[in-house]
Amino acid sequence: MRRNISESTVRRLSFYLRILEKVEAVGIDTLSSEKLAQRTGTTAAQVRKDLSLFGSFGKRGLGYAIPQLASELREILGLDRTWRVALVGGGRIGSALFEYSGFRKRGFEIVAVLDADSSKVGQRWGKVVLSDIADLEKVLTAESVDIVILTIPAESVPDVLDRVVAVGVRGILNYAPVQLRVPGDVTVKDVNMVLELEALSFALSQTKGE
Amino acid sequence: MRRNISESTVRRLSFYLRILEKVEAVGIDTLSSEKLAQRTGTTAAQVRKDLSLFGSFGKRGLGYAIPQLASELREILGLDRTWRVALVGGGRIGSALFEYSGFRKRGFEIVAVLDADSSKVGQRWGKVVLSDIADLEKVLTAESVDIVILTIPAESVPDVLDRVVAVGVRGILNYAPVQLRVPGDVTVKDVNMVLELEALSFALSQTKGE
DNA sequence: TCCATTTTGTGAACTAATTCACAAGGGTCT
DNA sequence: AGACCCTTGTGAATTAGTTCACAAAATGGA
Repeated sequence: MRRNISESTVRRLSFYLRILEKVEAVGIDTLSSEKLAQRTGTTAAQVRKDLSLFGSFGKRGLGYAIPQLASELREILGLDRTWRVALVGGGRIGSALFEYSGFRKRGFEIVAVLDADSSKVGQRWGKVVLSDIADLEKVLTAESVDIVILTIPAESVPDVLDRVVAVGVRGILNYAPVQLRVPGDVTVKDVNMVLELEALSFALSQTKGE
Repeated sequence: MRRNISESTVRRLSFYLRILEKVEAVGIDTLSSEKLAQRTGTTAAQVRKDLSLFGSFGKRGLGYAIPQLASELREILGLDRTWRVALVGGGRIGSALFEYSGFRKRGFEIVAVLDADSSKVGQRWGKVVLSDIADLEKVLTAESVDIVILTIPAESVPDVLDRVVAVGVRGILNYAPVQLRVPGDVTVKDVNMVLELEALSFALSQTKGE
């Protein structure tokens, strides 16, 4: 049933869930596709289409029961569990991500931080002690890591990536500005902080010219 | 000529430019769409289609002249100039972004940092002195800011956003997890650090179940 | 010069994603 | 119960994006 779900659909499901949780807190218990669409910047038809890919969660004439739909979405998105995350790279980006509370709130728990700089190894970050990247295999296995966030320099990526994949990690969030080559059963999401600014730059240049 | 350029196309143009600059450094002076496609994870036809939206930059039988194409792409993307950027919000994310060198390399110069916390106002970050967010209009105008990066808490967004737009800024990079409502001539790009992890979570949950 | 080879630029074909539009179900009021 | 709203779920139509496929350059070698 769940084939060919587009990235855009998944992104919107996340938005829906976020709004549902916000609205639930206010005490409303039902929401129409129209309302949900308004709050997430899409159309009612799109909301219904997205949800219909996974089942029939609404009541005609009424809308969607908020707690139920939220729970369905959490299950669909795999957010009904805790994901064990390792941060590989303890530099500026790494430490900002570590301190960012939004991950934990959604069930992504950073259980290990690794760095190549031996002067950093042994530092305590909250509950986590920084490990040497040389011990990557040991740490990822011992901590049962599901997802790795790569915030290392581009030149270290190929070696580290191979080792991460070899140890069985199948989800990678990549902050390094390189094209990652991985086996088919490994999922990579790239985050590129400059890319969005470049898209802005493009948009601003376009409108200015006309 | 430049109507209806999709977001995917713009993203790929950025990739192309990145590869061209990397390859240029090595001393190669020409590149085929096939090679460019391999290095950016797309197809040769896609590369040619993307470029053809803006003109004919290649030579049949030969490929694309690297410095020329790079220069064209910089112009298309608006990267043939410096963009003056203000960081609104000097918390963890804000300071990580400030210290990230990738922005400056691409011509995005952070010329102001604003924060609501009066104990932070007056701090020196490199060449920049933190301003009070109360002086937002004054600072953005004085510094001729083109683009604002919002790294403030969700609840402060509506007020700050209105003021940013009112002062004439037309490009906004938003790190706050809220849907921004802006006039049509203002471009907003949302960056959501949790979203990508959620997409990973979805992908991992899917494959695991089958 | 002519032939073989390479690679672009681009209509046409195809595939994916979004929007339309409406029957069917569910609720409420009288 | 019947009339009247609402709102879902979903095929069909539309729009957007990608891939195919090939004529039209451009080069190099005989």
